[in-house]
Amino acid sequence: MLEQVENKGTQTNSGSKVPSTRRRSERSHQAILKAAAELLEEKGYGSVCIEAIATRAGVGKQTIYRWWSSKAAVIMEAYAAQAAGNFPTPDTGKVEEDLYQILRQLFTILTTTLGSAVAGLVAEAQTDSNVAEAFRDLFLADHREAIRTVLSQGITSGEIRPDLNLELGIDAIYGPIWYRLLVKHAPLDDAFAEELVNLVMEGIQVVAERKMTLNMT
Amino acid sequence: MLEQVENKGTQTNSGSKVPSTRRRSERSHQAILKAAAELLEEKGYGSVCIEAIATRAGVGKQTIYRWWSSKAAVIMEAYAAQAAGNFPTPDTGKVEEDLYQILRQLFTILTTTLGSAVAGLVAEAQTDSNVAEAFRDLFLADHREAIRTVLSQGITSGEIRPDLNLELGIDAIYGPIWYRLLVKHAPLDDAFAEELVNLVMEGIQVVAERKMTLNMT
Amino acid sequence: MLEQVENKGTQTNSGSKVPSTRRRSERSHQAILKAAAELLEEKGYGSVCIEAIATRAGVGKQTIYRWWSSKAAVIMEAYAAQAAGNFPTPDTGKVEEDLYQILRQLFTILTTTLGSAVAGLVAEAQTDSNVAEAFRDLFLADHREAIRTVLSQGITSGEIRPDLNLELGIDAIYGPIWYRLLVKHAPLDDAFAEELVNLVMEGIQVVAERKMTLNMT
Amino acid sequence: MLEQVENKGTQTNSGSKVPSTRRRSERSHQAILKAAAELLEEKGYGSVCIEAIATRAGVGKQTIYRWWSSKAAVIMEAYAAQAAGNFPTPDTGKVEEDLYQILRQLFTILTTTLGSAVAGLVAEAQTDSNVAEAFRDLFLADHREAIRTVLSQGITSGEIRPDLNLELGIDAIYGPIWYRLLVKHAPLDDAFAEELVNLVMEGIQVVAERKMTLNMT
DNA sequence: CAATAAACGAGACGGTACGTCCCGTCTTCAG
DNA sequence: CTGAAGACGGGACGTACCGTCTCGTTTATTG
Repeated sequence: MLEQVENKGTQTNSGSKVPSTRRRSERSHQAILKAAAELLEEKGYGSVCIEAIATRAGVGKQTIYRWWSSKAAVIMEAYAAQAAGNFPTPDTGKVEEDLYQILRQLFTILTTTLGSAVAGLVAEAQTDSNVAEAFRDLFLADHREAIRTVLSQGITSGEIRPDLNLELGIDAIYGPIWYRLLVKHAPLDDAFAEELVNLVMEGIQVVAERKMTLNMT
Repeated sequence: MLEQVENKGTQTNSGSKVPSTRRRSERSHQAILKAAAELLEEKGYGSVCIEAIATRAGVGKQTIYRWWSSKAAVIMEAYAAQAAGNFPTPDTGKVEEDLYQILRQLFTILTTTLGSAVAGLVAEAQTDSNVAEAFRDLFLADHREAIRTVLSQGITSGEIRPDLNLELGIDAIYGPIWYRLLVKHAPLDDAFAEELVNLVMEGIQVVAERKMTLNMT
Repeated sequence: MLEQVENKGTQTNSGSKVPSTRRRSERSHQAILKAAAELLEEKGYGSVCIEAIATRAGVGKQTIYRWWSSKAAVIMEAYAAQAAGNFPTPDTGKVEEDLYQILRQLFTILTTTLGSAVAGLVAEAQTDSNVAEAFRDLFLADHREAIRTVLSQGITSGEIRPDLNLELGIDAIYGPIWYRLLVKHAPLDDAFAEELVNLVMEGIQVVAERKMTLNMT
Repeated sequence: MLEQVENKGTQTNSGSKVPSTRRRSERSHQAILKAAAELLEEKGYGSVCIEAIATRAGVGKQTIYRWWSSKAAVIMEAYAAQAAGNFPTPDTGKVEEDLYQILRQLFTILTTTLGSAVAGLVAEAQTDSNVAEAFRDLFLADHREAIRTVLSQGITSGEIRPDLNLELGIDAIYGPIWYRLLVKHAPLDDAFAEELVNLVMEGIQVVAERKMTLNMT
């Protein structure tokens, strides 16, 4: 379903009057994804070009243009192939721990080549709104959903304020991560994961209520 | 000072063997910045190219390459010309209010053409580490410093936890903003500014002490 | 007979071990010729391509490649369909008149779309010797034969020099016509037909005998 | 002057308000012509492509497109470089001999690689009217002029009928030559040159006047 | 009269070349 | 002797067609 956003459509074709006679070459499909992934690794996102992917894959350029709308789309799919289903939502019973695990999981992939790929995709998304949309659907949606689940459970269990704007909460977690990924002013490491979760949980202010409680006694 | 980072240097020329008769044409300098700003407005960051800037400015390409290292550098300077000194650090006496004002100020500029320019610069920074560095120095440093000041004052005044990792605090504020700017999944509006400040101040968890207090009554 | 030259053969299939069930679709055959003729008319020879013919005819490309060796072959057959049997050899009893009629007949077809088609075929013949040969056999042979007949009769009747190299005589008539068709420096009109026949009949030199005769009187 | 037709103009630029600052690289110019001539020799007109010329010449494609409008234009200039000033008009005092010499001269170049180049150009001229015009101006004009001169002198000297349509006379000579060059049904050899000149001079009919003279006696 | 094998429409495939856009560098000439 | 003008070598773009190659789907004998 998300594929339709990045691809020109895998033509599921259900119920079509003209079943036509399509027959995508799975061989070429895979060769292209493989070539894209390799070049990404070797040259970095900015230096990958469609001509190189085609040459490396032993494929005509048109075969790429037929199935993907841009370099970004190819790379998104290549990435998806590697990252598919790798974001299980943890459920330790404690929100803080769940969030921490999600972040560690995420940092693991963002600190490999995929990090630079993802950064490149965000860059391209600034220019091409199709890429932007596909990126949101394909990369962000799952991650956001994971946190949404954790926070919802937290509300149910009484750990999290019931009036929390969930989307804002998600932004509060992911925002700093993407910020660091893209601006590179500080690393994505375990200490960051831990401190960030802690900050988002507890806030930065001195807790007034505690003082009040003491005063009331 | 920051200019040295983005430009190839304004050639202060101290100690040069041939001081000779060089002199930068201020006319061309301004024409280039103006052309860049106009094109940015008209076509968006991705569609601006150096050839177009040169043509529009009535300038040879070499004149641009002589003084700037890349399109990003030109646009950063054009932006700087518009945005210079526009980020006063408020001091209302209340951290929450100060942060809120900073964000509103920031959103005002990020929701104009400059927002897309800045997004474009971040995009380019993924490819060109000189741009990345210049961007951090020229755009982020001032903003971060503003919040750093506010939070420090808050610690002094007892509003903010004294053990707060300041840089993390800054990331917690700016991260979600850049995230929304670049990913565009949600707007940068006043409600967001307010809620974000509130969340960062108070955290997302239910305050246990308060519950205890109530239960005890 | 000539078809064998341009087509890959209509596969009369005599003596085949596996006669089996083949059958050329006359429907497709005609649709292709029709589409080719239409496109020729609309776009001109150079802009006709096999993909367009196939699409217009509602036919798979392979169906074209199965029966013809090239675009030129298709167009030659399409032309042949229109022009077949249209070159009767006149016999007025006077060589000059016969030649004139042949040329007028020829100009009639060469000044329509067919003229540009034929020019296109000659162009293609420069690249593809199969086309060249087919063209000679299919288009030129009949025309040349017509003139050959007329000139032979002329020799018999005493109008034409008996020592004339017939092939050269044919070239002398057709050469200027093809020259104008291909180079377009002057039109193929009636005046040209008349003058050309006259020139070829009488030559360009002053007839010495006549002068002598006059002088003698 | 003819150059303006094939080239995009060497920008003689006389009287222009903006004298600009152009400066064509003579090095590249020559390298391109040389590469084109070599490839023509090696592969034949139809197989020469602009990419190959550019590569062979060590030149960007744009440099070719900047100065020539098509492959044909490049090859015409390459040919012109070889053939320039090689068509002196003979003046033996006898029209027949002059024509014969012109033809032998022409056959000498048409039976080398240049013959196929010229055939290729005529082919391309069918598709591209700019090529057609340039070809007429650059290749045909000089040849036609040579014959025009010879025939005019012949009229003056009393060898040629004074009422001869000169352009038709020229077509009568060159037509059969181009016809053979393009259709290749017969060779361009000395015998052909001789017989053709003879035919055009004397015509193909039995000379009636002579008979009349005899009858009058 | 069912099977069977061809020809069919459709169109994906690996390729080649196209003509364009910009890059960053280099060269010329006018002021 | 700077700076506009813009040509240069180069790399990639996205498109158009080439001729070949499967795919199912007719369809007309022939066994």
